Amino acid sequence: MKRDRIEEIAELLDKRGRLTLEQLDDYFPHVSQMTLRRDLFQLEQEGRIIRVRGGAMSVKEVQKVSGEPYTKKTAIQTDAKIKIAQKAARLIDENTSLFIDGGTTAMYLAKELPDLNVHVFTNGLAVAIELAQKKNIHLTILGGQVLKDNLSTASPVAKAYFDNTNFELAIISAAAFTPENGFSCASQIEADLLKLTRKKAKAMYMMLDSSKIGKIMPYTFARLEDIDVLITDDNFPADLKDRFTNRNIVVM
Amino acid sequence: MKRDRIEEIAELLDKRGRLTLEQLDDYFPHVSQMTLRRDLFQLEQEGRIIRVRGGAMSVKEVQKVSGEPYTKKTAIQTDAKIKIAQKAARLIDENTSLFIDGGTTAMYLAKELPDLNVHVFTNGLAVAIELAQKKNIHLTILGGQVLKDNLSTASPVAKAYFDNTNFELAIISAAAFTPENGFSCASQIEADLLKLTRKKAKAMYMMLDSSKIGKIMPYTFARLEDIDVLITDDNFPADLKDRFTNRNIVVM
DNA sequence: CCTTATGTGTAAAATTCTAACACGCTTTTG
DNA sequence: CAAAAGCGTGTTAGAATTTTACACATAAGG
Repeated sequence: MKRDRIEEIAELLDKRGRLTLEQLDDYFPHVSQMTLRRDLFQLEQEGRIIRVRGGAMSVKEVQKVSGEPYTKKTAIQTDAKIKIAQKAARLIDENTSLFIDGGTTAMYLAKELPDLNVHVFTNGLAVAIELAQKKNIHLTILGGQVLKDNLSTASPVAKAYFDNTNFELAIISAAAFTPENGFSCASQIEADLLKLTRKKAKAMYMMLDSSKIGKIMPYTFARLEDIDVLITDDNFPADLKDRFTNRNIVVM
Repeated sequence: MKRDRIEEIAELLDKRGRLTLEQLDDYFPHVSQMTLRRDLFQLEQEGRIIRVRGGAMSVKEVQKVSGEPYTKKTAIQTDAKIKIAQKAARLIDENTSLFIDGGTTAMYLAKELPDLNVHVFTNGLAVAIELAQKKNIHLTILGGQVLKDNLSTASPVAKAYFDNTNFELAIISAAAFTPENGFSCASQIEADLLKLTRKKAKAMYMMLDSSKIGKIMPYTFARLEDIDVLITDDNFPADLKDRFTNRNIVVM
């Protein structure tokens, strides 16, 4: 009973990296904060988490020097991204083949993805590390120069990989979106890759948290009508939503 | 002034692991707690420490607490591998281009490698993650299917990358070695990659801890005489050492 | 049936953290 | 050169979190 809850908390923390007590309380509404505190204390004793003011963070998360500095990660729009990732994860069926990009949202998707028998292609180091933990997932990473700021790879040669591979679905995210300029990102080479992805994939799902709306980055890689499903958060403007649904694009 | 103090705090924390604000105040009696708080906040932003109630702890300390992703493999011969990695790291000059493989020893090499202006190619996810932390290192990862057991990539297409790239030096490790069967590893595709590497590189350094000696794995990728430098530990048999030095191979 | 141990909840007390403003000093600007 | 702006710092009150202490319920054991 108690142990179950503690383990569940530990799992949750491993997934999320860091949670506040309030967030924990939302997950476990039937016990008091004090109990959760005691659980956290125990987990700290076991060396599995670190209690920080306001809540706790997973030791594993810290040990993974990787990903990004957890500070950044926890900073912006984390909750929205996790929710989007959860929605996206539910859309993935067994025995499919899909592409996932290398962004932050994609990393959350990788965390949320159940350990199904699917084949995943990605250009994200952080995504790859997450997925490599899951036994049933076949994983292929695209090679190329590693961009330090977002731990994704980019290479003109990536095309060579795509020649021999097929995937039904591409789930990607964009750094910016406006109806006029479409989906854009910061790097030319990444934009090229994503364009290519668009061609190869039968369907394209876009993960876009609402903070990206109205921003413009240098390189557009897809227009509004190029995508099949838009996965976003609750703050997505209703008028914009119509512009997608009018073109038979599912917004969720 | 401010920066100096912050760096001093960071060092102190790396040494002590964890300090309370009061302890910090003892070290820096001439500034107020508020200033120290602000310093800690800054260090947290930089991802170097974690603020906990009462004070802060060093990220490095947390990372030490227990093993990395693959504790099991890392467990065996760790010390020897680290020493070998340290030796290898000292052999790397600035402004060179080199290949590092994806093995466990290579991961330690990645950790030990100073942050020089070098260009590194690797097929190891773990190696890539380590190196991505270092600002001055240009990093390229080879794509391909990710082998879950050792987090390295392998792909027939990797060749395509090599066509456009050059490196002077390859530093690799082997899973097994006998004088008769040479250096071998467990995967065909990895062996192919390493053979290719041998051709591209002007020089080849082999990291081999002595526990690998006498073992044979399915796929040989290099013979005794194919390497230029052998980096090993103190338990390396003297008679075997002669067989290398007789062929002008440096053993260290 | 009583005793003990364990898990939990509640609320007050203690501690720590944050926010806000003020001050002195340096740098920039007109 | 003086005014303005920026930076680093100190002080304080107030906010938030954590700890402590005690109460209660339940289950196990004698």
